[in-house]
Amino acid sequence: MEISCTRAQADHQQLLNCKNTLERMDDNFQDMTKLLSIAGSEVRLKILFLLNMEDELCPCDIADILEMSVPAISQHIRKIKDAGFISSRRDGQTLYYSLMKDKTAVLDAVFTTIKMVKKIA
Amino acid sequence: MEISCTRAQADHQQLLNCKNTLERMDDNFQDMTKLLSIAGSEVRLKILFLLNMEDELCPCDIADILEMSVPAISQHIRKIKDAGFISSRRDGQTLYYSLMKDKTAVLDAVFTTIKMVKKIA
DNA sequence: TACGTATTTAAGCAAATTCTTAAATAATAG
DNA sequence: CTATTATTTAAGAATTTGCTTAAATACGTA
Repeated sequence: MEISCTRAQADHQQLLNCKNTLERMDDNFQDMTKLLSIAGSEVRLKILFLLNMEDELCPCDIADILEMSVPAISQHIRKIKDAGFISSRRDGQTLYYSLMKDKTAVLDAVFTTIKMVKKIA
Repeated sequence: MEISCTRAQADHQQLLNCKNTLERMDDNFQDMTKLLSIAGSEVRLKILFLLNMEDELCPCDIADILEMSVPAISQHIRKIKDAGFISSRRDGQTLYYSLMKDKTAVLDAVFTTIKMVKKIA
């Protein structure tokens, strides 16, 4: 745990405390980074938003709404699913995806903010 | 605004409503994506968290805490600064960076969640 | 002025991302 | 079984990301 910053004003105790705090929360940072990196793409943020709003949608619906190819959407869905933030239900040939709301609860503030459409341009 | 999903059960009105909703909020999605893509990197999330906790830090401090090279940190800082989420103050040779809390308020829930360290491993 | 420190910038490279097109799976209907 | 529809998977290419090393800039001090 060596500290190398050589600034005269550097508060080495502060830096050590920061290191300890981050180390203690390392798993939390990794989990949160996984969610934020998934949500940090405009396409995927819209997919998450749509699933939050509509409960469930199939890849074809999402491709239509976002005006993108079905394989492109499917690959985004796969990424979100692999990360554990959505689940699927099959009805015949159609797969319906829905949000795991307990694992994405921290995005509620994000969705709320997005919905606050600016009145003044 | 044509809808092409050919599923028998497809609710074309629902899909049109979704398209309209997203279109109306397009700027909000872009702004939010900017913030989430910045925060969706473990290094940058830690930088934002540290600045939220410590008010201000210099690149050298952050490099020390995260055990990374100064140029690597500097380039992350530049990205966060270009996006408008931090500001800087110079004191001699040292640049202190601090969070624009009004522009990152939506991350408060993120920081709170990170701080809720799991008790049971 | 010259030197040391704090920081940024630039160049270069490996790895990751995100799309496209084409092929493979899965389920249903005739 | 064959054809059609819904979806996924794979391969490939263009772009972006994130580091490293080295050079440039900014400031303070002897």
